[in-house]
Amino acid sequence: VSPTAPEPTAPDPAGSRRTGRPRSTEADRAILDAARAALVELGWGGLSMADVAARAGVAKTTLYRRWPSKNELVLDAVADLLGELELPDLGSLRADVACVVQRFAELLERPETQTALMAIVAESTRDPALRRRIRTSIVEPHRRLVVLGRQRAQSRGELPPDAADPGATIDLIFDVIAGAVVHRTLVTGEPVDPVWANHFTTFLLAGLTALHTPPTTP
Amino acid sequence: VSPTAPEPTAPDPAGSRRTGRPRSTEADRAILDAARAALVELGWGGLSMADVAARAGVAKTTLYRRWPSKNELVLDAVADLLGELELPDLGSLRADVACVVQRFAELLERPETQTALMAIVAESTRDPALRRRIRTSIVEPHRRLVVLGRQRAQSRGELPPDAADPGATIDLIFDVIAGAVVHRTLVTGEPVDPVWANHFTTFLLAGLTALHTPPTTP
Amino acid sequence: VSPTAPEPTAPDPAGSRRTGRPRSTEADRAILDAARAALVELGWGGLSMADVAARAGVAKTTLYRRWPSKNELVLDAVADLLGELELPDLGSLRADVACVVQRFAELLERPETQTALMAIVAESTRDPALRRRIRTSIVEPHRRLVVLGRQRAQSRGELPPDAADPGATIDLIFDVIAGAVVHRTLVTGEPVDPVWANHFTTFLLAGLTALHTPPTTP
Amino acid sequence: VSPTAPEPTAPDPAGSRRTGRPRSTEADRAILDAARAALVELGWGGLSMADVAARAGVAKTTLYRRWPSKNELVLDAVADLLGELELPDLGSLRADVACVVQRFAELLERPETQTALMAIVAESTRDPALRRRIRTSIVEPHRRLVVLGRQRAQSRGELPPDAADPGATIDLIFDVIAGAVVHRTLVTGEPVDPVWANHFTTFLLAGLTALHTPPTTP
DNA sequence: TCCTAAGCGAGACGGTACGTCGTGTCTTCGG
DNA sequence: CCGAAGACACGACGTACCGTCTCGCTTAGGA
Repeated sequence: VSPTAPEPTAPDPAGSRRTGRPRSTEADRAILDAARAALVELGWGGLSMADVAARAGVAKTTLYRRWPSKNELVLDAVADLLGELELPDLGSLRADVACVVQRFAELLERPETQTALMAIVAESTRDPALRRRIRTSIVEPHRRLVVLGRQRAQSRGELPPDAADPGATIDLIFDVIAGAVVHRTLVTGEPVDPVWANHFTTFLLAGLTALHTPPTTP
Repeated sequence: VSPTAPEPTAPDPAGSRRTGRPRSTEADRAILDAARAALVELGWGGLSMADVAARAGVAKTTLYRRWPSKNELVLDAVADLLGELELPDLGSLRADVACVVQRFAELLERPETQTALMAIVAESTRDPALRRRIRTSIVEPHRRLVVLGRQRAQSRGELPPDAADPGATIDLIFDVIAGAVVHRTLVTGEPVDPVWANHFTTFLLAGLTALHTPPTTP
Repeated sequence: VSPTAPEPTAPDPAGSRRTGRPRSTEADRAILDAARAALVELGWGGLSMADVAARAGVAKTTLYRRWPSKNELVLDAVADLLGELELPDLGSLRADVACVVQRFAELLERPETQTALMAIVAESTRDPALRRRIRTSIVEPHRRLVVLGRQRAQSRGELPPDAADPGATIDLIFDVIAGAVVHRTLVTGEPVDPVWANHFTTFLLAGLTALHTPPTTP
Repeated sequence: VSPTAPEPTAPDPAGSRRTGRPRSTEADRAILDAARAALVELGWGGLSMADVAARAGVAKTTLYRRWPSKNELVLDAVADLLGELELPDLGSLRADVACVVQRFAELLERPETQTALMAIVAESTRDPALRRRIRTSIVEPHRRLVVLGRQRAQSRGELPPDAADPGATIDLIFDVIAGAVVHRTLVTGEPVDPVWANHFTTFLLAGLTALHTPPTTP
């Protein structure tokens, strides 16, 4: 997963292998860059190992020495495109929500991110291991932003303290935010313009409040 | 798009072709069925034209006479998997919303639908024509369900009459519903269980109401 | 074999079939012409039935209604290119020989004849029936010219009467004349210029005389 | 042309290629053997690359890495079938001539030689480059045998020293010997039996002598 | 005169081979 | 021992041609 430890699972088999020529770290960088470029140009299916090797100025052997297959390589190349979101404290829940929506939309409007995300999600429908890697390296960090935002809102008094099942509502909120932005960007195919973002923020805040309000009308 | 009109774009240029041996309609059916079966078993990438032809009891040439490439064939094979949603009138907005969420989730939990949808969406990030086909044959029919549901709610008095920009809010609602379900199913990788669905319905109703309520609180 | 009776073997199965639309005779002509043109342009292997049909302005069905296969069609198309030789009586054996050499060389220097002859001979190495057709429709007529020439020479007194085994020497003479010209034209790849033709005639006359002279030195 | 240098024209551009895995020489051998076997069994047209590859225990790609097309491969496979003639010194011109006729006839009566020779000659009527390859690798070696035979006869005193244009008469003699044997074998379709061979030898010797005798009869 | 069997154009069909491309493994060299 | 170069087995791709078939239309001859 991590680009600095490309060996499939264990970065160093049993502490050994200290002799011989060490692997070039420039090569890692060049290969991942080449893979990202090829992914954007050609898509997951059109990307070929020989092409990536040629772009990186490297032999095909070198690729296979570091990653066991094309899918693993592309996944590594893609992983760090999607972990960049941060959430500044803007002082109010509404501002925080609007900000995260906008940041996420900006991320998804870059073509390499679109291709990368859709490609690995598509591939993951047939590969449970890949799905797990997506959960840990992409979904989980973003989910944490939602947790953080709610804590801030609670400490400001904008939201009541945690309900009975905090995990479940976190999941839901995350699915709504990420899902709506992804759907608009990739399926509907329309940009996340200010009007839509504003409506969406309103929508979210209402839903958020409703979720934290115990159903008073039984 | 439609399985009965496999010609790439125009099903038959108005007036048809009257000469020559007509194409076998059984073959169309058999090929599309075979393609769907192969898609579920092997995934988009593992599906091979020769295999589809063999399953359909048909020559490979017959496939290429009807579809210009593997992608086009699979797209047609897949298209009618996704247009099946209907929206019964259950008497209340909440019930209608819960129903559509559940139906959509059931659709997306079938493995062939997952593979198919993600694969074509992934491909569409690099192919504007494909994206247009997705919009017209998949997105638009689903979007109409949202329009219908809102009309029903308005005639019941559960929602106020249309706001100033009905299209924009329809788009938003649709993005939220479809996006959240897709995200939960395919990215988060968790099932749409009753708890989540219930929370989501609550969330949606609150948001919906907020969208239809002019911002009275400055 | 005959272009006017294209039915495989029997031109009319048991005298019957007098009803229905008669076959177009123009089509025969057009098809054979098209086949010859295609043969010269593309060679035996490169020639395709669909192409011949298109050149002749005719449907592929029409070809297969008249000839059972590509090879049969091409053979018919080629057959009448090679039966054109005649042998005028020039008054002396030497003149007659020189004339037949020159005529044969002219025939073989036309590209369509080259392609046609070599193609059917090549094909005949794997098809005994084709070899028989070559013998009767191509070899035999030419061989008769040799018989005729010898008779004339004998009646002029230039050669003694038939030896014990006339057929054997006729075969030999024919093989030498045709073989040498064919070899020079197609294998050596040089033209039959007057110098070569003159030497060849001298050579032939000497051999001819020797063959008709009983071996005096036992 | 040579089976040990299958690269289309230049076997290795002077200085070679020193990097990468070297080509398997066993594969060369196995492929050419397989091609020859397939040629005899199936003929030029019936031979398929996939079949040759399977017989040789090799992937189809390996064939195409070495030869650009089926024709080139078969040509190489065939070339060394035809360069096997040698001419022992039997002590007299007549014996030498009889020997070369018999040897050549034996060569041409093997089915693989027939198929191979006719096929490449047929192909060469449409391919000047192929014709040149035939000249240098097949025709020229055989022609040299005629030169050698004449030199021996001259040194024995059976023939006078070279006439004015030795090349021209060599060409002629070669065309007659090779042409007659080829014609009898492939076109006439009769075997080169002892009677024919004996007559042919007599014929050749007479012609040979006449060619070397200046025309004393004005 | 009309009926009817055959010819005809058009083109789909089942096959088979083609030649290309991509993957992941291997084998050789030089650093 | 690493890295480059590239050969290799495998298998899918999309194309071309063969020879067959199935349409609907045309065209004569025999009734």
